Amino acid sequence: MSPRSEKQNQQIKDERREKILKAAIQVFADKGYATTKITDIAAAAGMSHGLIYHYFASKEAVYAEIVEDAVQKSVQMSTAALEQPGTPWERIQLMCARTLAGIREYPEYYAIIVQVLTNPEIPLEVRTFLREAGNTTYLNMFSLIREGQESGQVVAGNPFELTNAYYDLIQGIAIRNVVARQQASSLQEDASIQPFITIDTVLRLLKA
Amino acid sequence: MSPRSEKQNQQIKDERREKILKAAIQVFADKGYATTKITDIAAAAGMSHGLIYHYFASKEAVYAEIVEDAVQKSVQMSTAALEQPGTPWERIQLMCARTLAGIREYPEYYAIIVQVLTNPEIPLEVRTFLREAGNTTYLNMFSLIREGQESGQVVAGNPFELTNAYYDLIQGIAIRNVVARQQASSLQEDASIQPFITIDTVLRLLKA
DNA sequence: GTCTATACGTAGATAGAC
DNA sequence: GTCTATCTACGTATAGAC
Repeated sequence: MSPRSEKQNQQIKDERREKILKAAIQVFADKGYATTKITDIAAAAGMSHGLIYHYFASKEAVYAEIVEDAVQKSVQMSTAALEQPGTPWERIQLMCARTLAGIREYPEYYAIIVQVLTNPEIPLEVRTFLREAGNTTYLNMFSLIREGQESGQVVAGNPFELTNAYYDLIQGIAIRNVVARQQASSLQEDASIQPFITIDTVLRLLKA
Repeated sequence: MSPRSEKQNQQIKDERREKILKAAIQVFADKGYATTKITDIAAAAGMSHGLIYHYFASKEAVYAEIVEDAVQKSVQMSTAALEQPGTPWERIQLMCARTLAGIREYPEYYAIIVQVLTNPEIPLEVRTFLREAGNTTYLNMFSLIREGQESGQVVAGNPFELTNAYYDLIQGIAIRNVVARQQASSLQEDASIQPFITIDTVLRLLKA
């Protein structure tokens, strides 16, 4: 075992993990957690099911890592928008725009996040992890809304209720997108036909 | 077998079916479809698991019947609101009020409907059934929104987008309510603390 | 009508060959 | 590192006793 082969092995290992994760995202998004079999992931990744256990301790471990990645992306985006210059309303617009873009660009991630939130079948550790992480994003938006109310750009009212309503709508949009995608894939149709909700429509909830 | 005992048997049979369904609603709403075992339902209903199969052909059959009941309730409400007298806006308010009330009063039903919509794990027959039925409700709201636009009470814009946004928000509210309920039950807390979204907030999406 | 015991299939995870 | 064969557990559904 020279240092070199050691290094190469590590590289192979990393590549394999990536390959497994990438395949798993698609399969989990399509079929859900409980219905997805390890053999499904193995088939999508082009390897035997035994090999998965060489890289991950369990099916749950694979899923947990995917959720962590998705959450990380989302938190980063939210925090970045908060620290941007501009009026509260401009930053609200920015955050909304990025979120809607994210829903369109990474529908698999959102499909999985929706599953975790709505599905009692997901392991409890994964669910609580997501909820706590989601809290950061929630509070970021809450701050912006309060600022916006002080500057008169956001409608008056209970800021918690407004934040809830905003995220409820976002979540609903994400779900519709996921469902439309599922139907399109099962019917071989085009998912982009139905009108996507625009930023203006979403922000009518908040606008003064 | 006299006619009388025949009739009594039928009554017992109906009662048992009801008891199973009632227990199953709770368990399915709490644990999801795949995670719920027949023995869980049997335990909740206070009978042996073998007996379930005396009244239902399969686990899926139990679930399907629950979904049918939930859908029926929802369609009835929606259609009734459509046929009410009054301006389009008044009828929109009515439908919105009833929907929000339904979410609060029958959270288990909504929990299950959300599961069916978002969860690829649910049997395909059940999912397509719900989608088709949901279409009726969707079109009812769509009609009202178009009418409201003509009379100038509803904001201008693509009526499909507005209808989508409305239902996206409703669905998001239902999910938040369900999740809050789950958390409350697992933490022994009170689910009613967080502010419930009001009709006015929802209808700001549509108001001219 | 109701229960208990059991058959059957399946899926997660491991062991051992190459 | 990778695969195939296998162990083990569990859950649906059925059969048969009461």
